[in-house]
Amino acid sequence: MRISQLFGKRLREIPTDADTESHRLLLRAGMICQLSAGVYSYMPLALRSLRKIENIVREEMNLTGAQEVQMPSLQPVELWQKSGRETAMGQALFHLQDRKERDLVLGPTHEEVVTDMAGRNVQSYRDLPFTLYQIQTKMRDEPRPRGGLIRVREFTMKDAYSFHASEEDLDFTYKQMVQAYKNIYRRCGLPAIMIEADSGAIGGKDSQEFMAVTDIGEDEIIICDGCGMGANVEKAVSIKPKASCNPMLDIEEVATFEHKSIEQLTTFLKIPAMQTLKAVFYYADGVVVFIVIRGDLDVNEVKLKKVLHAADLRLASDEEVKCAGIIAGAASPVGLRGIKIVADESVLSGANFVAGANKAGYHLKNVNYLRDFTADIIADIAKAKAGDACTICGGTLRTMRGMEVGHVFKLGISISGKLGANFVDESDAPRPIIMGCYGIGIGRLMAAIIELNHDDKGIIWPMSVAPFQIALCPLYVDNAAVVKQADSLYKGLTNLGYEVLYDDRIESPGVKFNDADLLGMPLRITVSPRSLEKGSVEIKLRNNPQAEVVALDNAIAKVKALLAG
RNA sequence: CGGGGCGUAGCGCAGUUUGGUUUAGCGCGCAGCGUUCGGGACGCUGAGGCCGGUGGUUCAAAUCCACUCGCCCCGACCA
Repeated sequence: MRISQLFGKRLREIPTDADTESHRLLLRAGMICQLSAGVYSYMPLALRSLRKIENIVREEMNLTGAQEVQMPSLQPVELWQKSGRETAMGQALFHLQDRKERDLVLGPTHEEVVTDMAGRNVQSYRDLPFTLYQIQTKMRDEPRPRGGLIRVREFTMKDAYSFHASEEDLDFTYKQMVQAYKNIYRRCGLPAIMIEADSGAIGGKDSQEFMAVTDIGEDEIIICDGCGMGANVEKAVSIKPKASCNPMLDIEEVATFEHKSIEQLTTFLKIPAMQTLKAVFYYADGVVVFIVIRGDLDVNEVKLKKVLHAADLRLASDEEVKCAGIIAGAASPVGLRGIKIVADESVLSGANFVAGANKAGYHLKNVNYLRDFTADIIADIAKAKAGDACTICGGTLRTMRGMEVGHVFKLGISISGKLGANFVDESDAPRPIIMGCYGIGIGRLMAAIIELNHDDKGIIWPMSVAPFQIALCPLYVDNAAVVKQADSLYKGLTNLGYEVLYDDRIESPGVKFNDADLLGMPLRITVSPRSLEKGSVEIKLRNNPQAEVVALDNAIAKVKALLAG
């Protein structure tokens, strides 16, 4: 490809609207063009890279025995009503009507469609197992698109679905998929770690996410360096520091005046936060729920949602709290009636806590679980945080941020059961098909690759996913010898099957070098009068500042060697 | 949905507070000519804008007011 023919302008100035490095570089390299919030066109360079990523994904999927299909974006809303996910997806679903005023949605994912299709084509356990996948466009009306390709409303996703007669069989495929995912990230040059994850609204058992570790990631990851455990903070469990466990003392009311927050209270009473009980109020599916948790800990809403089996959960408003008869700032589970109380396990790990007195301006000292209050539910609903101990090895946990570049999980029968996708087993009994599902966002994966492979000059493409392998830079194209040699290299390398981006423009060396660095092809060949005088050209790797002078006769052999290694 | 910011030439911005001195500027990019050129060269000439939209106030609006549309960031949200 000659640069003079390449569609798309490179930008010298940094777009101010872009805050993440991958977004800035994608724009500056002329790879993407924004149409509206979270909606982008992929220009030639981007598409070349995306196709390479897709092909790696496709190869790895095919190796597991998965079969490629293509499913529609246009989906009848009834399917989503049947699975119960029309409400679960909420506003993220794009709705539309056809000319007969039939309600349709644009597919945000394909569990429903694939399950419907599987159900129509499976009768017996003898038809199982199989895995289907597609590389297809998803549409989600995200509340807030951001970061260029990192969170968008229309995107390409590889989604795979496996169908089984038994849990054991699902386990087998699940492991295969995990391995395929690891292969994919390795081949794409993206270091990604696998962590424990929450399976989200769909439910299901095992769930793992693949994360690219980067500060701009949207997720918080809890990591144990001791045993290698990693988990999304939504899911992570940990051992919290222990509060003192002295023998129980008699309960005692104490005036605390305007000291309401845990911070004010601990300063006023000169006690550590872990000696207090904090009350937090949530609004779960229309009712106010009273949460009790040790003062030094925070509520993990994902865990809480799961414990409550709530479809909708948010912090209660001041108004709702008041209506529920709670005295905010002095609220306490002690003596409370007529409201659901959920306590975190931490209320058991200590004694003689300070809690509210349900009386403005007062708190109670020496409050103890069981003796002084009980809860309707007691469970782990606390957020794990850096410094906590690992539940597996006891090591100290730390946190980092990550970008989700893949998600695998065991769906089980949550969709097939609702859609009536059944098979008959050996004993002729009908049972819902057991499913697994596995997704990778292709565009986001490319953004993650750029995010983790760049310098201040531009992108540094891993060889496997670079739009072109070689940047060919002739300097002084008014020099006939230079042009002749460059043309010959271009032809020679192209004939050998290499992808060459040929900078045939009449531009100064600085411009060409800077563009080559910005676009980030792994290998650069410079042809100039200076090196031709010595019968040689310069070959330089993008990730190595040192260029190598190579005799013309050896140039192609050298390129071969570098690209093979 | 809550909070913040922004919409002026293809891109990056100034001008808006205090309406008139602007025929709306600047830098980059773009077109033509010439000189250059091993890390984003220079000179000359030139093209390009209903100042996001609508309505109002005024003798006069990029500038003031109202409404509206869009974009970005934080949060909520997010298989």
